Amino acid sequence: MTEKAAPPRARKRDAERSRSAILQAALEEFSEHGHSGARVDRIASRAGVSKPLIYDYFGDKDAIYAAALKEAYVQIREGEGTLQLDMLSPEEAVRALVRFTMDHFRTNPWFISMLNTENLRGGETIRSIRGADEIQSVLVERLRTVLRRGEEAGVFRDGIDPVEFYVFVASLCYFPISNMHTLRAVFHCPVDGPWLEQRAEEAADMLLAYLRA
Amino acid sequence: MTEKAAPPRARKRDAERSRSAILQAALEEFSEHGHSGARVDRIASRAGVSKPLIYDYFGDKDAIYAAALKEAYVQIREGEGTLQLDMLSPEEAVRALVRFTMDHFRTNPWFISMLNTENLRGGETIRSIRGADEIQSVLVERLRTVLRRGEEAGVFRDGIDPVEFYVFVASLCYFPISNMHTLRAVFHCPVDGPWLEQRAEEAADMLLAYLRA
Amino acid sequence: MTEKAAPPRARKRDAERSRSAILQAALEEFSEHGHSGARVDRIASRAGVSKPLIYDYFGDKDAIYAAALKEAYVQIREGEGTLQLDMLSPEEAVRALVRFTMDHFRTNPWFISMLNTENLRGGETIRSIRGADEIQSVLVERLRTVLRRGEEAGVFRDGIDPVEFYVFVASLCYFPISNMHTLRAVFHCPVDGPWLEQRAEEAADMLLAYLRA
Amino acid sequence: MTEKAAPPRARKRDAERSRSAILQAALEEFSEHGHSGARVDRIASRAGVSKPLIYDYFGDKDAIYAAALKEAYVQIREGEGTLQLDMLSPEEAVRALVRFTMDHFRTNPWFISMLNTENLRGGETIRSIRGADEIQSVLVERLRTVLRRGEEAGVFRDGIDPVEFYVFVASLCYFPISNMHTLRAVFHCPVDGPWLEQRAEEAADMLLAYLRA
DNA sequence: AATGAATGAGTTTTCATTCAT
DNA sequence: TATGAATGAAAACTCATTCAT
Repeated sequence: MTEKAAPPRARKRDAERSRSAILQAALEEFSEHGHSGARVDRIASRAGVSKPLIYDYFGDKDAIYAAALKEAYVQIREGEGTLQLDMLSPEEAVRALVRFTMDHFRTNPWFISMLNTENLRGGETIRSIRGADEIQSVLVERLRTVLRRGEEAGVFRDGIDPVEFYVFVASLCYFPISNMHTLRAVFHCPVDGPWLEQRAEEAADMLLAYLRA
Repeated sequence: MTEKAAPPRARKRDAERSRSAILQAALEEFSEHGHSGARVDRIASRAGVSKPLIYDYFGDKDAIYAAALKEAYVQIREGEGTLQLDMLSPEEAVRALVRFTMDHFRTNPWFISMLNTENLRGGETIRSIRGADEIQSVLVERLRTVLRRGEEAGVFRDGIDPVEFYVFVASLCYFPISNMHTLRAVFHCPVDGPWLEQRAEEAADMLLAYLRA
Repeated sequence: MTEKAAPPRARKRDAERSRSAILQAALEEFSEHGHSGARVDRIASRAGVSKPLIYDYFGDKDAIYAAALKEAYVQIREGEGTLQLDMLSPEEAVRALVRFTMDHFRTNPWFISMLNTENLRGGETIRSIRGADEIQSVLVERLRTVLRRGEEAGVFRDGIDPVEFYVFVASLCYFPISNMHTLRAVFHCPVDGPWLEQRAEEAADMLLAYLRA
Repeated sequence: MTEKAAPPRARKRDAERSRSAILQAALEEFSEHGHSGARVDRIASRAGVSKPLIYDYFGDKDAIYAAALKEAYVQIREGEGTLQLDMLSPEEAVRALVRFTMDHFRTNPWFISMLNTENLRGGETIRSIRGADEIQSVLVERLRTVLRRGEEAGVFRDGIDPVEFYVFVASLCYFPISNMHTLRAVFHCPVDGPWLEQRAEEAADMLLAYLRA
């Protein structure tokens, strides 16, 4: 391998590295400050690149935002791939799903912040992303299987729509994390890891009671 | 209903009127655009006053925001006063609470937007509002009574904490409204009045199943 | 004296009191903040009156400034009336004049600040004050007498112009007070009462050496 | 005199040039209008740059002011380097110093205006400039030498502090220039080049009479 | 004689975006 | 591929001044 052969690839690699550094920086910046509060300067310095490079790669602030929003979904969906429900009983699978979701939301705070930001903006951007529905949670599909298995085993009632059930799961895991600051200030909720784990167990109890035949 | 005894107020040069017009305008502006996206100019023209008047009354943009956030809580708490749960059975009372909460959130969209905005900002402002915990929902107290009545009647199990139960109620009502835009785009949820009402019924079913002894 | 009889006079007195309170407040404000730095709001609150009253009495900010500048001269000239030089020997009279001037400047800091402010503005206002030259220091006249007495007594040389000599006196007393802050910071001069008194004695020595035949 | 070795600089996109253009423009603006009266807009157009560039380089208006104040000292001190006193007799050296100081103040009007402005502000800024005492006049050191030479030659008395003597010199040169507008209006002093030169000669006479053994 | 309420016209400051290399 | 230098447009905030009573 001569020294000459490397540069083109290194160049390529650098470009890709810059691009993903920007994306990650944008994700952090937008999730910490919202759409209007985010600063292109800060994205640049977080990413360790110059501002013009960002404009070169993405176009304008809205385009960076759109890319960061999509990235938030990509990252969270990637994480979901790790959850295995097949070997668990339907009831244990539901409980595992709830635990996983709560933990996943808590350890990936960008996701919740980005969703909050986007909904605050009226969904303007997600609506304009082609194929937004393809980033639907894989969990919904797995959940569909779990529900059918439970139904077939006679432990869950039938007629439960997996999307709507997933909305329940998400609701119960999203809100206490998304609203942690106001819950702390107004209700003195001790929002932290253990408290959220406890919430997850209770939520699972509730969801299972609801599913029970 | 008697007329207020006060003399017919002039429309102009009425400090009280100006102040509350600004507050309402600020509430709308901040909830539509978030903290950084809000424009003092727009608050002024929405309120029908000049910008300097706003600065005179409130100080700076952050102070306007703080006042608007508090106002959001005040308004939502005022609305809660109308819900009567005493004459209903414990089970019906829980169902009524859920229906009311969903409807209340839906018809007072400023509240959810302001909470989202504030949580996105890390709760910086709510933390600095003295007596923030005094704006706790009156619903929690009413719920406490309902839970005790149900427990005494043997229909609810004991040991349910009213705050934590209220967090479940709020979670289930908040999320589908707060996240309506992403739910529509990603899961094709038909988020509208009827769908939300249906969600409320299902949520009530679930909560009751959880409470059942 | 009936109660009815009083009001007109009280009114009159109040108006005058208001006017002079405003003038004094303006003098303080302009001398502390300069022409552009002065705030009409602060003049109003210092004077304990409302802003419209100030505009009623004086017209606009420049007019207030002009009145304050004139007032500065009036006040300093009033103080000068107390200095008696007739009973002193010519040499003692010169020394007394220097001591008095230094002390007078130090204890009437508004005067120096107003002069500084006005000169910074290019003298725009003093030039437009009719009869500005009538507020010339009475000290110049008294000094003229002292110089003549000294000359006649053979202790001072002749041909000393009282105005130009007064400029020397003023220079030596003005500068260390006017520039006290930069002298402290740059030359570490311990500018305070005793130091200034010492400067006055040295200045008097110097001026007398210059006058000596 | 050789040409500077540097390559011909471009007129645009030269940070060093922009920075110093801003500094010079700020010096002019602040000395003509004082701290509050100065306008960042005008500094920008005087310097031929845009406003944001100024904020980029300096931070805020106060920081520009501080930089301009320091620049005023730097420029005046640079000018002082040209005065040679070593080859003159002690008496001629004192006279030369006075002539030079008067002329230097007159031909560098920014300096006096900046000092006046800063003292009007209570020295707030000079106090916060680190190492403000390092911009002490080099003249004080040269004067120290002159005084010692005079003393050794038996023509000056001993015990004269160079700083305090320099304060006399500065006083006598500063005041008639700093206060030229009020002196003209109130005392009809014909303040101009020749008059000031005459004042310098008289001041030198006085200072020498004071120094004489 | 007096003032609380209100504002037009600035002024400072910020920020997304582009230029020139 | 990359960036230091620069800016137009707009945002927050201020202040002398006037209105209406």
